[in-house]
Amino acid sequence: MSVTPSPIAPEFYADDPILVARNLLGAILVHSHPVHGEMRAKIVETEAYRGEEDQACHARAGRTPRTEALYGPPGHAYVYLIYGMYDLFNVVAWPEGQPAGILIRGVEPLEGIDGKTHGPGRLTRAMHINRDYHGVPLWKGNLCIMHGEPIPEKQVRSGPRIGVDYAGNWAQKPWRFWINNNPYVSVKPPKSKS
DNA sequence: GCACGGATTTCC
DNA sequence: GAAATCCGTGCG
Repeated sequence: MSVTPSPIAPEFYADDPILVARNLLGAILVHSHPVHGEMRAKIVETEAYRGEEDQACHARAGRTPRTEALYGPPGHAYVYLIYGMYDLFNVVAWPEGQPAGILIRGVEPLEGIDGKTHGPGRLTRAMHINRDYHGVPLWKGNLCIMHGEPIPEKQVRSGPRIGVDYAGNWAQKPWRFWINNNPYVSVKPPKSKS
């Protein structure tokens, strides 16, 4: 018999954002859209952004209207516009009052999805996730993250986050996680010596 | 108010 | 390699 999919409880996200990013690999993102129907995809790439001291995290500016959601209770969506064109989807992590988010950078389509889903801007477009979802809970409602098959440690890779070179030393922290050899990871790992 | 630049993607 | 294209943040 198949396992009944169950939502990931908000307590899951209250943990250290680095661990949350790691443990979100393999989870199932479900979007029940009134027009486009039910879309399901497996999370295969994430990045953690943790705390005001993290110079790559939006919360480096402290509490502002934009970053308020990062300080809110874990398990809610943090969606924002980047480069005037793309909505990026994050999950708020860490206990309330401590700002952190997990950026979803790549998902593997399972059902009902048209378009490319490797890359944070592509997956939101393909799954029709936009700023309307900013702040919504992710364990109930139209946009939901469900438990999936756990990813064994041997299949997990980590490395520096993408596109945050402005963040100095923080840019080098290995807070990006992905499933090894999965084709829906946005950036291929550097080719090991041949 | 206004200038600056960004957790990206696509096209030349 | 650079454009596309908004808006949050910082500063005046």
